[in-house]
Amino acid sequence: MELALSLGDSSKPFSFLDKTPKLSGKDLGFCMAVGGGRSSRSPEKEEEPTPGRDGGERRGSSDPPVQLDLLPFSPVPRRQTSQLRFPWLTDNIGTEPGSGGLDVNRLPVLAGADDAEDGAALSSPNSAVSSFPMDFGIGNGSSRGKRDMEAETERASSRASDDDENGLTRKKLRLSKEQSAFLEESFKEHNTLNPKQKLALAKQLNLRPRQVEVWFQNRRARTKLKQTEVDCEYLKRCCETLTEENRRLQKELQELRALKTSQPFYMQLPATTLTMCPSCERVATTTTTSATTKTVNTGNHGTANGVALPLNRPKLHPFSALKPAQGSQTQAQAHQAAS
DNA sequence: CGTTTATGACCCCTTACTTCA
DNA sequence: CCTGAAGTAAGGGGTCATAAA
Repeated sequence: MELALSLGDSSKPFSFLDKTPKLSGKDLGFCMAVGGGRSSRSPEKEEEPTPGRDGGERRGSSDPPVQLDLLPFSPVPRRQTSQLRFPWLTDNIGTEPGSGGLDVNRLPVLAGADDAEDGAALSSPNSAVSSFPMDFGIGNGSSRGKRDMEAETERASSRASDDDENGLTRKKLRLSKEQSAFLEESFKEHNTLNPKQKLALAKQLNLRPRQVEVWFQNRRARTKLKQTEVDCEYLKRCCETLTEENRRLQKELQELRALKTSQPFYMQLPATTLTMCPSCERVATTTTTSATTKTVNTGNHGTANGVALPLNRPKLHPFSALKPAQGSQTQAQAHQAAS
């Protein structure tokens, strides 16, 4: 099951949008796709060492043509994080001294961090080591950042000691701003991670792979939530537009009915104004003889309430846009015109 | 070859904790 | 200092796809 709403650059599935200029693509420049299953997953995956269920070929093809940029709340501007190096983008992680990127050599790399999917072996979740905000070399290594990180380390340490006292306390740490920013940047690159990327990120950020995984899960959930909110807003506006359109059409219909009752003679349109091919039931706007066609008047054909039975009409008739009878026409001609 | 089982990845819901006004 | 709301890390259950038995 797929439901897609598109605006902006994509095709226009909703014709009413064309008729309602106030609801233009400029106003609502996004597309929405609601697909069954896991179609929302990112289609691109750099590499998949273990072809699992998240393999690219299994991903749905229903990614919205245009997605909202749901990253406005990125805690760190690109200018700052652009210096960071994503582990999967380079093989020589941390081998570029002075490059401004993450220098893993400076991190307290733990033994076994390479092959440890179960990062629990590395450190406890709240240990000062695992949550230690490392020096990313961001912003010229400002002293403020350093102070923040030191304070954060202090907090993490105190929390860890508190947790040590009470083993029942739920383990929870707060990622440092730098860690969050780096994760955010990597999320912009890939909103899903393959195991290799996850491990590399975990190693680089000195987090457990599980933490990276959870962060990405939660981040995707936040993105989805934001998207849902926007979708709801859009649908709400669509509903309002349709309601308004419906109201307008109802009013127009009332006016036409009033006009018809007040001027019954003039409302009698030629029977040949609208025709329908009996075989394909297409409506033809060209004129035909009444003997070979049937009118489009659906409800009250031939009755007093009907709209399309008459033989003549004045030039000032509201329906003057419709072509008057111009002689006879065969059914085949009518069909051709309708086609 | 079809079925069962194990595994991994993900989503969803929820909880517990932190931060802030 | 207290409190409620908001944000978020993490736990747990369920689903699905895949590989192996």
